[in-house]
Amino acid sequence: MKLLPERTVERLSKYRRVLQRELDNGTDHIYSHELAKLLHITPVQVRRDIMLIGHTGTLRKGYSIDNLIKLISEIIDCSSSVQNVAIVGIGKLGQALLDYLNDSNTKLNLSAVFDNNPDKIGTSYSGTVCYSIESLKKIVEREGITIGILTVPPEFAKEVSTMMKDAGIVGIINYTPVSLKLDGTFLEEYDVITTLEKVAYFSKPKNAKLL
Amino acid sequence: MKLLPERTVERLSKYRRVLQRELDNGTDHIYSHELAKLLHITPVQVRRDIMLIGHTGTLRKGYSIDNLIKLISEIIDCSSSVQNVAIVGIGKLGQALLDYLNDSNTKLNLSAVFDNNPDKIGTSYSGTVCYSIESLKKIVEREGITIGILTVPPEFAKEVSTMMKDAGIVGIINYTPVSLKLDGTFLEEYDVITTLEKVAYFSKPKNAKLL
DNA sequence: TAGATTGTTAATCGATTAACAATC
DNA sequence: TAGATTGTTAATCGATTAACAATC
Repeated sequence: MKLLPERTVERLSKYRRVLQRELDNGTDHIYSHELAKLLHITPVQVRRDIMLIGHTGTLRKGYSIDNLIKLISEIIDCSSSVQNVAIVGIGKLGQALLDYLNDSNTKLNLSAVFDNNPDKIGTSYSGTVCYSIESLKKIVEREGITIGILTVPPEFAKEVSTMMKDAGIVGIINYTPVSLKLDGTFLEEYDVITTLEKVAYFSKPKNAKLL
Repeated sequence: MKLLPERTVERLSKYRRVLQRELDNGTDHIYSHELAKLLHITPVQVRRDIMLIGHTGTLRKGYSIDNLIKLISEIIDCSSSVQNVAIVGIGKLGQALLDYLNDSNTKLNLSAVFDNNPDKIGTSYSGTVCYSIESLKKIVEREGITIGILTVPPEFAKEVSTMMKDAGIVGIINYTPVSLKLDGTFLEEYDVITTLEKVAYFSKPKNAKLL
């Protein structure tokens, strides 16, 4: 299949989550406007996304929830080969994200957490054992980890991200405020303070971009 | 000034942070390509952003760091009237974000945190006292809080976000996986699992959108 | 002057939305 | 049939990038 637009992939993730909830409620089909309403987007956008992944619905019943979930899962996490995730830096943010992962029904598998604090190494966080950052390469290779969540203090961000890449990780989410650049790696950056300051700007009455 | 593009505002926040660091190092002027390099973006983008906020540099020395920081601060957080922030739901994520705020040099002021757990109410988190969610409206009005960070469990997201709006909060960052819709409020949603699943998709070899 | 830089418009790219044909 | 729905192309919107004039 052709590469999907980034925004479409993001919505697919959300479609799957709410569809799973509907399925659990016993619903088996859904119309584009119903799915749209659950996510506060437009029905056209839903239909276009579904078109892009090659699924088709019926005029009478809409989309088959079960089929749609299966297809999205095939696209996002490729049921055949499970993708393993590591959290690197298990401070407060790392632990918070860990809980998010455990509470979600994502198909991605959290395999390991890493830290350089001796008190943390060897202990278990919500069922996942913490390794030393020195053993990153060894564990990443052994567990087949491909995705890393970077939540170390900013001063270590650059060094540790390079280690992650060298260990074979191909996708990194960088939660530190340090801007990174890693060739050959899909890098997603999220900046907490920048998000807050953006909201501050658009919340000011004179910038009323109210939604 | 005309309303700035969202992405420009985000970059302004990052410009300010790295410029402050340069200023602390004793640098007083900076060229667009230097600033660009610090954030791994292009010099054109830097110049265009700076043009949009009406600052001008000189051909010989580039931009005055001090002036640029002052101007960005004026735009983002309006030095005249400080904006107050509240964190609503002080679980692990709320506490992690609180630390990010305290470690940053943002001009935004964290005034209060809220939770409904009796054990938490009245205790202090990194120097900020926790109030009951029932007293949200009272405290928001008293402290002049305009921005709220929503980090409650998903089942409370909708109800609490409505309370925040009714209390007078005009900008909300929603970290719960529940999609919200609030008229008359600037709402920014961040979905941890969606971000991870997006990275999973683009990290797969066949989707090599490697950057 | 030559080279490096800023400032700005026009072109391009990516994503959303409008419009509408086809179908049950 | 009439009304509701899906599927899809074209138009629009927002953001980035290319191109280049002006300046020191």
